[in-house]
Amino acid sequence: MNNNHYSIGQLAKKAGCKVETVHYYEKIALMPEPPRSNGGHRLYNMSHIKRLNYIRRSRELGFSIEQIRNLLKFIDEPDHCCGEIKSIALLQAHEIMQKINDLEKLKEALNKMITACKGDDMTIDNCPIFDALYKN
Amino acid sequence: MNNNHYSIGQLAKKAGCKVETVHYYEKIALMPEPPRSNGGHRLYNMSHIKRLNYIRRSRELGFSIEQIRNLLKFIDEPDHCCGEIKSIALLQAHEIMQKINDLEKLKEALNKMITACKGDDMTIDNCPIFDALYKN
DNA sequence: CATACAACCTATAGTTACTATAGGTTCAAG
DNA sequence: CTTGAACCTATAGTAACTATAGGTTGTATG
Repeated sequence: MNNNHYSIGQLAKKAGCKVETVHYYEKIALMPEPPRSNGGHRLYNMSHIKRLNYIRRSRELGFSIEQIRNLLKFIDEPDHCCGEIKSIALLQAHEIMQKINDLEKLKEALNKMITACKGDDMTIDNCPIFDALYKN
Repeated sequence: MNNNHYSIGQLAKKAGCKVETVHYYEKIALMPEPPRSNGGHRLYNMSHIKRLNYIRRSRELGFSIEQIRNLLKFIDEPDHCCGEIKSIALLQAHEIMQKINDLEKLKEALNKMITACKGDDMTIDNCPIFDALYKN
């Protein structure tokens, strides 16, 4: 934590992720290669911390790495308008709703089977769940 | 389709999956190694079709491969009672509800940001979405 | 019966987003 | 100066397939 630079461990802790994750983000070029100490240790500064937090927050909202590559343009390039970022967020909201709908259907299908099954039979010969999965 | 045996392609088609998926299921021992033709092609019968359908239906309900390994015991071993399969299904229903809850939270967080953002600014300096992800 | 070509065979690598391991080096405290 | 935590690189593993390459078999047609 010496005068405005941070080790990879400190960076990771501040962003709430693991050191290995930072290595990984560097390898896939989400994070830049930072300067190094004489011994070869990575030296980060405040802008790296902000960038990693941005990435992690976006991941927590379910954005994929490729979506985040696009989201990083808003940091790395000037001349982006607000509408662009909104449309990425809208797309993501859509995908999440889709997933929720799919899961709701699964839940209903499962619950239908579960309520049909008393679960007190000594064999599976009359089990409605097994029947639904296996029969025919 | 000659007298009660099926090629891997026919099997896959009947179960609605790809040939490669069947190969994969054989490699991880969800599907057995079937008899072969003189030339080495796999020869399946009706019981293989039922088994693969069971696997695929379970996958469609979101069961993991490891869960399916347990579900296959109900085919492969006698002496299982109905309650066992019900408890596996209940566990799965629980996991799905968990996922739905998590996604609902993401959806709300995203929607909050999206509604706060008018999306008509020429820069991202005042974009509420960008702010939420990047600032601080 | 010969040939063409679709369908099959094996083995291996790629996908997503990390996580874990091994084996070695550097940094900071005492 | 020594110790041990934290760092370094490179590689393999996770889940559940999918895709590719390069070769062989099965079958329909001439």
